[in-house]
Amino acid sequence: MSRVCALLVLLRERPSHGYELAERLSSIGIDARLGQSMYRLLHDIERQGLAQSTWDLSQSGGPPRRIYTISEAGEKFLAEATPELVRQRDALDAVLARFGHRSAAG
Amino acid sequence: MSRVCALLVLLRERPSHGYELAERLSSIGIDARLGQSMYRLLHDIERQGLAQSTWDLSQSGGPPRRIYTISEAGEKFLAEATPELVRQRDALDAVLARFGHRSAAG
DNA sequence: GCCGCTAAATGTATACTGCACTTAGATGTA
DNA sequence: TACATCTAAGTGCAGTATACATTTAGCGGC
Repeated sequence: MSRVCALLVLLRERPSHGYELAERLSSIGIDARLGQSMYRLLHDIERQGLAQSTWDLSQSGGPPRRIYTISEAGEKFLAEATPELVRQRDALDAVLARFGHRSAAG
Repeated sequence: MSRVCALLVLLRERPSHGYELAERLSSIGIDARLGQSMYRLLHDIERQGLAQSTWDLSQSGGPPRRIYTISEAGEKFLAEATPELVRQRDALDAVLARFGHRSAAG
């Protein structure tokens, strides 16, 4: 679920295609291995109506790209999922804190 | 993996049994639904040598409890898993920050 | 005997993930 | 022409994780 949200957050910033999303994700520190599962995840996201895709045949060089754009439902999903993400982050913080690891909140 | 770590962190504080671990987890905000998967997870942890268990037949009232104690290997596992947990926490933070959500670090 | 609480365990179905592999357009080069 | 390389998307499969429901069982109270 947090991976779906990660993708939606990026799509919320701007429409993007799978290959680029993989790069953007790894640049913000999210496991690059997600790359391989990316396309399947994007298909799921579209099937659930959280985003729409169109083929971009216009760019020069390389094969066509499938550009994903977040939908209203995607925005809504993201907003509703936020408390759960916060909970997950706080749970990780709690575990790390109990193990004596200083959190970012110091 | 983070769930295994959550359990190990609690066991590191003191030996505990499944039912109690479920309560302790939900008290620090970790999904109570973990409760149902708890026993299987604890079996896995023991099978991997990260903890040992003994039956506690002494307590008055109620059925016997299986008390888990963290092992050396468990401590080591936890120490080695910490960077990954930190990475996961930071990834969640990054996603939340991009969605405009203030992190605990403010 | 029956109910409710504690405690552990199992059964089953589905979702997630990782890893490897395949397809295919565009470009460069020997 | 043949071949290699980069970009981009997609598929197959095996293993793991997760959720949800159900089962077994000791003990105490009514």
